[in-house]
Amino acid sequence: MPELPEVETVARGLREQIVGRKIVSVTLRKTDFIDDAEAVERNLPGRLIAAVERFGKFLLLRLVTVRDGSALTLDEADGEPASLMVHLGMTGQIGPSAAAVPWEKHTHVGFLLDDGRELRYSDPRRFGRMAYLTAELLAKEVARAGADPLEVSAPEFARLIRGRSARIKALLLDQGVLRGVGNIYADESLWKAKIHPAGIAAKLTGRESELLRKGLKEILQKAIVLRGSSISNFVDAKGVPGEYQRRHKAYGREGEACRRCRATIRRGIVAGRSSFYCPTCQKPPRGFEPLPLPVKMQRLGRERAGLPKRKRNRKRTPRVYRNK
DNA sequence: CTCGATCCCTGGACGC
DNA sequence: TGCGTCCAGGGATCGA
Repeated sequence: MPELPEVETVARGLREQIVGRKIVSVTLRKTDFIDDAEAVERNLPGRLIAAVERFGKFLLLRLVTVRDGSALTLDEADGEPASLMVHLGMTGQIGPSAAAVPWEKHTHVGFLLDDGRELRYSDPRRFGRMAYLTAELLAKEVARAGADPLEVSAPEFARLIRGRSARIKALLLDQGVLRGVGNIYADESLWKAKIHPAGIAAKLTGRESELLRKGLKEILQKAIVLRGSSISNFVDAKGVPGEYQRRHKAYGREGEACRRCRATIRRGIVAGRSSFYCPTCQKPPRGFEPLPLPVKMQRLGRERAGLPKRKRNRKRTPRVYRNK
């Protein structure tokens, strides 16, 4: 699922592939995830993609109007500076293809470029979002966005947390608090800082808050280097998956051993989301119960009381590390 | 302010 | 092999 590192990866790929290209025409299929599909259809043709930026989980294709063969800069643009905003949601993918290649099943938008390629947006689940944003609309989006987790200072981060009675993970996921963090990197940063996701934000010590801020930043930076995590169907603008999922310490590791202490990673629901944590490293708050470990994961449950010991009548099979 | 529930949506995993 | 059911989750929205 695309979070900050994945969106950054896509932005970098798009930047080198489509900046400087002009949009010739727009083709739409399903449009229920587009704020104002007519505005996209009407305003994009003829405009040049001057830059590709990332803002939180948003991709911003900055558009300028071309006159007399020379592109104007953003500030000088004829008419209002504008952007195409793309949010990949859970399953969105965007990248250029040869225009002659048939559309895939879930491709919903195509922007024909002036070099014969077509920039396509596909999204099976359509949890994504697309919008043509004038300067004014963009300003509104920016205004309600939280701090940049890569840039936020220690005092600023502490201020975001201070006095909040919500669970820390809910705050990390709140795009109005921090922009760009999703379920994976929330869990990973909390594991690194040894803070339980269900912990109350206001109860974090200054030291914990700072560990969390630094851990989050470091994890995001490393994930960007590895071009993000491909856990569902994430691929970059060239269709290449990321590598950071190999580095996950908590997310998706229910039933596996904690990389620090070998305790079994557990899963519970926090802020309505599956949350993975180490019950030893990340002390759960009073009353917090993890989901029962799925039966198939209860391997070697030797320390569980009251259960008969495993029969040992089968040949030992070599231990296999699954890499999922 | 914070919570949980509900909705959106489809593919993949799982159980039988 | 096939079919039905459940679940994944970012974000909006609504009621408690």
